[in-house]
Amino acid sequence: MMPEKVTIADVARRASVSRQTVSNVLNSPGLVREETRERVRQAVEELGYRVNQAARRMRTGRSRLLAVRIEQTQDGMNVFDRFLHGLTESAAKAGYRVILYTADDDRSEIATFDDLLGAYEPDAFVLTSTHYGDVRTSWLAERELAFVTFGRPWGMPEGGAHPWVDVDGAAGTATATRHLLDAGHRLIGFIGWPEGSGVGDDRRSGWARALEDAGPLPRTKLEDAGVLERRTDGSAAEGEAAARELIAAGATALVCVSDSVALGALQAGPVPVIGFDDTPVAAAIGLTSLSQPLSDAAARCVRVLTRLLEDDSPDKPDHVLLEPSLVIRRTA
Amino acid sequence: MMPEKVTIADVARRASVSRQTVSNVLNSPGLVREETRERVRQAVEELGYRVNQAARRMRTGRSRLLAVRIEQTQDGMNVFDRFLHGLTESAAKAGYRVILYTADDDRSEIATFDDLLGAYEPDAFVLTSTHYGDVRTSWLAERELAFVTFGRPWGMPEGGAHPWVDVDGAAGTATATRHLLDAGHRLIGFIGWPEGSGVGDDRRSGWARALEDAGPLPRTKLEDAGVLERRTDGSAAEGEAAARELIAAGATALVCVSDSVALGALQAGPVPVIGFDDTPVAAAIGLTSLSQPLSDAAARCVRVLTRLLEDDSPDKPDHVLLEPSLVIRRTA
DNA sequence: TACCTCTATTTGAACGTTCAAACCATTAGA
DNA sequence: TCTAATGGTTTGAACGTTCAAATAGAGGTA
Repeated sequence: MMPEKVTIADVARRASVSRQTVSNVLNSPGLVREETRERVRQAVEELGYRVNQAARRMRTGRSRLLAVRIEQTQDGMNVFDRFLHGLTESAAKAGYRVILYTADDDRSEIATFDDLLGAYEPDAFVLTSTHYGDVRTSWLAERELAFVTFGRPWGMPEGGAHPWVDVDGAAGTATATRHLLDAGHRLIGFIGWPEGSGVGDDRRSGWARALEDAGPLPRTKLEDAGVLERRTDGSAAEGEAAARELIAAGATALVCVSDSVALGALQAGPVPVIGFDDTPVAAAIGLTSLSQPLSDAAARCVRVLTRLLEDDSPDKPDHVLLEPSLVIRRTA
Repeated sequence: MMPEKVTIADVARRASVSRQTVSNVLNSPGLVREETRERVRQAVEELGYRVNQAARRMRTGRSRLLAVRIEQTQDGMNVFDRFLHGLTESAAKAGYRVILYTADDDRSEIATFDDLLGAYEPDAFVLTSTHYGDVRTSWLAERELAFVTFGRPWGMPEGGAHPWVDVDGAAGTATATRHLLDAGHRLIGFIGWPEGSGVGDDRRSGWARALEDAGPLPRTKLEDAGVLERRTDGSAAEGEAAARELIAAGATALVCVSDSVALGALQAGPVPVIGFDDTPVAAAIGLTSLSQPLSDAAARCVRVLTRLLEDDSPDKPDHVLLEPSLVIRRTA
């Protein structure tokens, strides 16, 4: 029993109206008389009609597809899959579907844009992992294609010219640092990533700000807070080494740029440690961590795009900054 | 500068041939004279032509889309995102794209099948998380729709009637158990899931088999190996409790059904522990674990589907069983 | 010469939808 | 009574592709 295809013409026949009237009921119900509308709706229901997106797309140029790159699982402790799940769910609610692609670097990603646009004409792209000198955004912007980035346009003139959604990393680490300050700690170390990564620098800045706000450090201990900071490649191994150094230097608590380095830091000794991203690892080992509101972020991405695609496009691009929340567990 | 659309007619004009000839060069090159073929190929190149999938689909009914459900991140320590990445990559190589959907249970997933088929007509579905009494497969099979499952059809008459790809969990736990036997252990415990989950029972059986093959247990210790087994809900907490009991009962090493319970088991004492799935957690904490060949599995799924869709369909459905590999780290 | 076969290419139609324009009543205004 | 405007509906065409059938040309055979 192959599922027989139901077309708009079948519905029209059933409801004794023309194709166009059915189309209107679906797309501009206001144009159709109440009574007719109801009759058509019933016919749609009875026949289980669903609009054929391929045909619609031919006529309108709209595919109702959002293209997203699926990330390489580098060290695997990433957070992207939760974002993607949220995105798929929110998109579906708005009548869109998510189509995936892979790419190794910006250049090949741009080539894939071209490919996808030719073949599937996605209505918009959702970009992740924004970074300094991101050429993807300018490529898309030049062609006036719709997109949002999950992540701020690091290094762009204030705010950036395109819509984005992001999580305020600095606010997160500031909260974490204050949490430790409240517990009586003053010499709070930070284990970060190499300078130059937008996300890393942002997370670092929250820690620095919170410490500054807490007033000068006790003179007797250390004259320079800078010594309470270490940069790592993000691995647990370097996290552990960094933690040992910081503890030796007098740190009594640690804020980390990621759960991965936090996990390493935990091996260095019984010092309070706070991670970032609230990955499964954090939950499993009881690591206090900062949780990104990922499904919320995904929903906002979809909203930004639907506004862009459907409503009269806003004069100013949407910029959404969400706050992470501290999930307190055993380690701090 | 909007990207101007290039249609098959543009290419035809450029190469001074008809639309159909261009189409033939792309789809049945054998029909076209060498010289013409080359001329058309060049025109395609120069204009950057890409076939419009919507138009093609209208005519052929083929969308070149594979639909996959994106899993809920339950405890988060799953492995699905790596599979999905591999699937996207392999699909792209074969000229397909992956389209995502979500669903909470089998019923709603079937409803989504219907939706997707009406709107996007995916050429095939890739199902994951197969289980006893899986109604999704029969729904698809009844309608003669193409699909593969990543996971065997548990509880179906030998082998199942539809194509599948899976990883041999029993072989994995057997390898793990032998690894511990080789290290001199005899009283090796198993921490599993509740009976009735296909995957869980399968993984358990490998452990049981390997122990059996090693000959009877030392009489003096325990008369019944059954005592060396515990079932849990899969959480780290229950894993830890189970491990304590097993160690108290004399176990000197533990094989676990998942990294999650293995992580718990590690807290119970300094006993060799082997997990399953080689999740990021395992890598981060140095847990020896069984690694599923996920990108290979994904590639096989794509191959099974392309055979089904493009070649003369095989008389017997493809069944592929892959071996996991033991990744040896600190814990065993 | 007439007829057939084979290869290479072209032509017309169709897939299912929506846009744009046309049509038809009905009501309102002069 | 005629014209104009309004609301509701229908009709024809078009999106870009491929299928099926048609055509043209070259070669072979009787």
